[in-house]
Amino acid sequence: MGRQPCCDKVGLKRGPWTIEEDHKLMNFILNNGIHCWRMVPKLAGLLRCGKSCRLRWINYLRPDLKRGAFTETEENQIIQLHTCLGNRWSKIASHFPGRTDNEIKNHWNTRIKKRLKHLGVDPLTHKPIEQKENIEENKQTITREDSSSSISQGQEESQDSGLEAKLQQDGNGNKGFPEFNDKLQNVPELAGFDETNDLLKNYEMFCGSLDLGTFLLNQGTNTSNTSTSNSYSTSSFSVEESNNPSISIGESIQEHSLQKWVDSVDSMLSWDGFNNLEQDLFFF
DNA sequence: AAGCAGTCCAACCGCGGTTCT
DNA sequence: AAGAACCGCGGTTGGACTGCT
Repeated sequence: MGRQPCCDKVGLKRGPWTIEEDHKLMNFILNNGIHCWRMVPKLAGLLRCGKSCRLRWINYLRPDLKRGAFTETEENQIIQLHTCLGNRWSKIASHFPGRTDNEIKNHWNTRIKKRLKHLGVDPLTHKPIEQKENIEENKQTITREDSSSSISQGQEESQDSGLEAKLQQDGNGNKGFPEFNDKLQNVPELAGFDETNDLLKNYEMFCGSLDLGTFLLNQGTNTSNTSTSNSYSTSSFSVEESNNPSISIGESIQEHSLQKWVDSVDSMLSWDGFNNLEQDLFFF
């Protein structure tokens, strides 16, 4: 009854992958494609569980991965997408060919979050922190006053809803962010940077009367116009393929030019470990 | 030079939905 | 139909690295 277990965890290796392990996994997937992650480590001769192999392939070995630092444009797009998608990293990553959800998640947690906080923006709600705090303070003040005065419950609700409306109004149309704008100008290491302006623009857009659907459509259009994504769209590996393990990647490679991919691999600077391997060893 | 704190990121863990027997 | 594994996702962790004191 039921399926076979994915792996017996006894005797399985954990921790960082060695170049040899990477080599084995890559060779196997390039030659056979991905049909069942459970079988991959066994057939590839690896002492890893299928889950670990999948993660390694998706986050590091996949040939269509885009390496290097995030560009300003990408960073801004992440912020924009996070505004409407929240922490759904895989959804966000699907908008960035060659980027993994893990990579974007890490970048968000280590860089973008800090930048937003520095700018006085709550990374969770994408609302100005100070104003949010002020509203909370106002609410508390009202509550305190309520307890000592004879304001009816209905009045209280109307006041609360008024505050929320104010918050909403402040959130919409960035005109309600004077402190936020001032803060932007007063951050020494950020003032004058284009990225600051971009961030501000983003928040103006999202806090303003932005038609999200139109925006995302435009983003898609813009993205497809960039040289980067063009290179990916013409690559032998499409995003759809890489995100869909049910499609045989090996077949995809065989159908397209393997040499094309090899060429693209050469340009991946971070593959330092592999660069030390002989080419013929790599693709024996 | 040593110790410490902060940063970054690869890898692991656990959960929920899906698929299979 | 039920139970168990598979798969993908998001959260978290651990260790390498860097900069400061």
